[in-house]
Amino acid sequence: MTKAPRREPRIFRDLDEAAAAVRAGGLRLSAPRRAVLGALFAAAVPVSAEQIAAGLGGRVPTSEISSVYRNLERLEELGIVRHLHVGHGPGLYALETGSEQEYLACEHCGRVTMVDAERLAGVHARIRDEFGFEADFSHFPLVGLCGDCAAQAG
Amino acid sequence: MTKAPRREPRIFRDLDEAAAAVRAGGLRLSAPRRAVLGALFAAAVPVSAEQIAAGLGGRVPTSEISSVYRNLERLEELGIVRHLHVGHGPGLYALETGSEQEYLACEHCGRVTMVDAERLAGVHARIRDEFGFEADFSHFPLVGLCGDCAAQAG
DNA sequence: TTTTTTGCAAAACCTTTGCAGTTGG
DNA sequence: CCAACTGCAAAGGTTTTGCAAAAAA
Repeated sequence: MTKAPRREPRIFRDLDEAAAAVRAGGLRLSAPRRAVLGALFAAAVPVSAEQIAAGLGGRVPTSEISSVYRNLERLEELGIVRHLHVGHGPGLYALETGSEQEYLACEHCGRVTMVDAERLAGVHARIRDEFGFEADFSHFPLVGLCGDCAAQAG
Repeated sequence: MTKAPRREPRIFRDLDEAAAAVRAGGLRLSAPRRAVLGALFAAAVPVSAEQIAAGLGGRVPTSEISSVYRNLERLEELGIVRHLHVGHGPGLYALETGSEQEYLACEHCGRVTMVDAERLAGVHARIRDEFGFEADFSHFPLVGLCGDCAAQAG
């Protein structure tokens, strides 16, 4: 179901380190490619291709949306980038982090919470024991109501 | 986040009972509407609007895709139909069942398993306790690897 | 120079919408 | 008869693709 080969996740402190990895991976470091990386380093949360193309609202250089998609795809193959899908919205992209991350998405307020996979170990075990199923909330998040919204809703 | 008002789920044994409910709900029972209901009664698993429009591959009358979407929307407002979203694919529609149902979707083989919400009570409790989060796998399923695929993958 | 990458335009995919004509009750 | 509904065509939002021109190494 994954279409492109994907390397081990790699984490980088800054754009220069990532840039070196891009070259080491056999890719060229074009200006649009650098812009996408720059946007991802600048973003505090996962962002859409459109937000990246728009330069994150002026904070980084803009780029062509189709180049953004192509670059995100290549960077993901290199293990530098990952993406997830929240609800009906566009895919959201972020730099790979060292540790395994999963997500909880509130379908009421829209908030997406990143959680260390370790902290979900108990949940995973329970699902495995009861259904023989290996849950994975890293690409399609666990959906529901966050505490605040659940309290409001009753 | 839900856009249309939605009534209590209602379950019907056959097309005639559902048809009566459609009328009781103030909707007219047009031929396309009946065709959509017929397709849903004929389907063993959740199906896409396109499959319904195509007459489920010849088993039921075909209909116009835009009418299918409009009808599914109305039937969902009446509590007769529900839908879920699996991976990147189109929305999948099914008749409402009496009991609360949630879904597990295998991202390797694509199989979608329907599970009584009751059977997920322990999982829900664990998620609630650890994250204060009310999980809901009825609209966006719990994604991961089913037992078979997990075994293969190692 | 060679191969990758870009920019732009077009298309693909799923879903929604506008509208004039048809139909159910 | 009249509001609800249909069929068709067009558009909307996200993502992919084709291709000739540009740029990286």
